[in-house]
Amino acid sequence: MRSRRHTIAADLRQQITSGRIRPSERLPSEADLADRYKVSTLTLRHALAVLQGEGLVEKIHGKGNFVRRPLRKTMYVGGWGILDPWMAAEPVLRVTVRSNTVEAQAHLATLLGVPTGSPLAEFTCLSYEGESPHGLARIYLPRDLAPAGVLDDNSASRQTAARFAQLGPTPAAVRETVCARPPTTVEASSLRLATASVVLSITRISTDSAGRIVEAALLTFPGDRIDAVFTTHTMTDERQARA
Amino acid sequence: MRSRRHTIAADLRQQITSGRIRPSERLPSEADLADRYKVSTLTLRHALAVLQGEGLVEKIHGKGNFVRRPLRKTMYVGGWGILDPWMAAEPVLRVTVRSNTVEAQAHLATLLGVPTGSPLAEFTCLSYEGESPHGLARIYLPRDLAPAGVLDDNSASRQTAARFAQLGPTPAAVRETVCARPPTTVEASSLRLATASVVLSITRISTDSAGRIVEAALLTFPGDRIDAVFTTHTMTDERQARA
DNA sequence: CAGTGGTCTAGACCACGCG
DNA sequence: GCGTGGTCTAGACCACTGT
Repeated sequence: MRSRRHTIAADLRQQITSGRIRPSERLPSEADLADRYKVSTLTLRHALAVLQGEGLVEKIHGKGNFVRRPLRKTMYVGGWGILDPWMAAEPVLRVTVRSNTVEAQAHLATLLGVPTGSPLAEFTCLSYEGESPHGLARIYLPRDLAPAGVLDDNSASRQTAARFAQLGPTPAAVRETVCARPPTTVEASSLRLATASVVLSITRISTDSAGRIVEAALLTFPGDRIDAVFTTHTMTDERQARA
Repeated sequence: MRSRRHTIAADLRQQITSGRIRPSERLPSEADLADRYKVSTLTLRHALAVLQGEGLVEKIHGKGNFVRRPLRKTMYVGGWGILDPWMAAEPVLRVTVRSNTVEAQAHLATLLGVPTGSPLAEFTCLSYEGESPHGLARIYLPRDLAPAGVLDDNSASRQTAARFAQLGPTPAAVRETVCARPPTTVEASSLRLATASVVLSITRISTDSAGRIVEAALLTFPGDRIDAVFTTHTMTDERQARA
């Protein structure tokens, strides 16, 4: 016999996948569900944690548990940083951008190759697909390279940020480091993920033709919502085919 | 004030990273620790769960909590498929290769662009770092493209396979799709991972100058053991890997 | 304010590993 | 059998979200 959390999770999962409870719909409160299944609230919370780990349920503190939209894997295209939901046919991504100035701590200073304490322009971008958080980007530029307009929340920079594209000068080279890991607590709460879930993390370093680092971007996506694609052409004379 | 689980986790983390508790050493029992920190066992377990998520602690039912060996992150360099442990200074990877012929099922047939049922040469490579499995590769080639020598277990092909490099003809283009997810049951047992852990999965498709697909490789690595790096030079619209 | 999820307690009982 | 971690309970109190 499986544990109660799993039998409860299985029952709820069935109700979700069969469409008895619809996407973005709220589940009954944890107290109600615990009562219905005749378990303690803690056990019920564990059952929900299972579904959360599967990406079926999203918890929002103070509001409730919600059924996530069925998966729509989007594509991150390497070297461009363009987030491309279904070939951009549907501009469903809404983005919030917060900008401010921070001092470079050890990690960021190393990434950007600047002295610790240097002033950096920081852009925190959170994209939503409908109501669900879809991606988190933290973009850092040396303060003096940040274009003036970008520091205001004008629509142009929002458009740019919406694609998590370069904010600084056009770079000559981009180096992307990809890793798979659980989310940090900040990422988990921003993206409404369980701490035991999986994220795809991309650290993108852009350099100009002189080799100076002009931008560092820390991109985080729920693992079940993204594929990252990188294309390499070993012949130099060939034009890249994107499709 | 942070939650107790986090303050406890921070304290234990400090003891581990400072070396006060050494790798592979057992922590005091959860009951003892709960007693020492004056919290309930559940809270203490939550604290350990934090460290578990960070890869610092490993739980073994009936035995205890153990400090994990510090990570040795290796590098996967995109576009070449070279697995590069510490710049190849230390050839610590041991590899087993199994080759046979299979018929293309739906998924593989789509990947390789061949009819379902086509004969494929399959290479299953499992690399070890010491005793620990380090990576799993399943490489598929159209049967007629597999070089004769590769089908035997000679040392040359083993060297090649050890780096999970191309086995077929040198390709003109490589397309790598990266995703983060929990391991399949096969992967979990091959790599000795928990089913709740994280793997980085790379699907590598190589095409020749005529656009024909000459190889498909399914690469899987434990998420906490690998970083994948991709470099793009925008001037030539081309991606290249630099050492 | 009421309703929701988040953390925590003190204790019970179960399942695993090993002598 | 004994010590370990794993699951569960019933209830308390805190923190966030809306009215």
